[in-house]
Amino acid sequence: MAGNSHKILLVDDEPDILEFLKYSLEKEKYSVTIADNGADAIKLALANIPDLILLDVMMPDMDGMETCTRMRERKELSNTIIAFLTARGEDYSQIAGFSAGADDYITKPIKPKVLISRIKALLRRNASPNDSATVLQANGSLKIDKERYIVIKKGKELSLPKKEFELLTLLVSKPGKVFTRDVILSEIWGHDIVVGNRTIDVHIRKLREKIGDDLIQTVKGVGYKFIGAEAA
Amino acid sequence: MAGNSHKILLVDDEPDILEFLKYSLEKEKYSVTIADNGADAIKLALANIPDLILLDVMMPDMDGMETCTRMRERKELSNTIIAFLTARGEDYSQIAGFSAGADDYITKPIKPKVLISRIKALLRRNASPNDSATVLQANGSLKIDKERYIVIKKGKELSLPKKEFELLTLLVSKPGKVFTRDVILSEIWGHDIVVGNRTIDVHIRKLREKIGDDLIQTVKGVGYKFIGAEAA
DNA sequence: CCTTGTCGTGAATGATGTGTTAAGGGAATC
DNA sequence: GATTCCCTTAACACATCATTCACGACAAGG
Repeated sequence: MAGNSHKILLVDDEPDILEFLKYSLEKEKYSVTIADNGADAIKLALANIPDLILLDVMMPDMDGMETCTRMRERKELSNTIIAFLTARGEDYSQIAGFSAGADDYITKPIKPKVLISRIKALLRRNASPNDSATVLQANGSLKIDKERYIVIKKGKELSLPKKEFELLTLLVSKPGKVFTRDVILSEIWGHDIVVGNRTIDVHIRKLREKIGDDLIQTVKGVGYKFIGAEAA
Repeated sequence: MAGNSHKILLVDDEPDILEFLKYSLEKEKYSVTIADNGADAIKLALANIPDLILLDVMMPDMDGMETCTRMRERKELSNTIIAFLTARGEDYSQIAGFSAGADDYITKPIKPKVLISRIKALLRRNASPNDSATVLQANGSLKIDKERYIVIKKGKELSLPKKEFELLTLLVSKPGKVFTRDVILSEIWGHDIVVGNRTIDVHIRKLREKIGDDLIQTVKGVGYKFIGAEAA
């Protein structure tokens, strides 16, 4: 991503604020989408995954808190930063906000300069883990290219289905580390979505079929781990 | 998972829900205590500190909110997770709930699967600081890597079965200290699960087979202890 | 010495978790 | 709207780990 073409979704029920912030952000070359209620915000967010969502807490119908919670339930938005906007004095909601999965908390009245600097910080913070790992190198024989969404094994390019790719990426992200089934479930399926307990096995099996049996090791009663080229 | 016998305190004034949830949780090997009112809940919580408290919001006399607040005033319960149970639609209480010090918020009707997955997520979140010592160093000749779930003896990597690994980890966690059989049982098997009295011996034996006889010492009539490289 | 209690040992049994296959539902794609 | 492909579930086989059991060794005390 070059510089500032980050996508920001702005959610507030007051048209004035909406317009004011939109103007401020666009002046900084951000790509801004707006919504004036939670439901629309979720739809828009899913339709075009933003990098950052600015969410007003006080809104009719679905408030910011709930909107945030629902967004966090969607795996697609797991890498998206969510920041709350709220009036000073609503301190209590701050705790709730973080608990609902927010990354930051910005109090009104909002000064454009502060907002911008805050946003830059937020985006920078999340930029590194996301981008740096565009290519995950496993052990020479295996590479994962997140950007192109393919796995390269001994020069051959494999294109894995989504779940398998995510599962492999998770395991490779920390070679040797054992990922318990619970962790795998909540990392890949999200903390509320529940699938049967044989599902992971099946994906593991498909992965082993494709990348070789010896790369993924079972630790019975615990979970799975990815094995690099370890001294046996 | 036997190491998973987390203690959960369940508080609700409706016997049906209480029983239903208790059943669901115990099926997952959690150690469940119940209370049907806030006052009892606090007493029980202090008597036997739980890892997680599930607290119904709507209760006669002392409601969930107040119970939570009072619990949070006790230092002993500062590490305990508190989650509210409430009917959907009581949105306002959600904010108040977090404000009272709750860690999560689960809406009725409760689906067991969702509840379990939520609980696991909550407990895991708090589990990390505990496991912070990813690598246990024993005495130079023995290392335990909890994350990778392996034991390294003189450079060789051994992968032990779960129970053996847990047992060794326990002993090594405090070299020289004698762990009585009772302590070992409740640490590894949980307070409720009961196994025969020869079981520990067998695991100890397997451990000695794998890591060497001299590292684990028997203290007859008392228990076992791990011996570092002590000058004999 | 004999008794008593504790631990070590090896083999047998039981329980649990995982591998595997196939089939159905659903979403995405054309 | 039809056809893929992917995700998930279910059922069963299988392996490994956990546990029990019976017995022998050993030490301490009577």
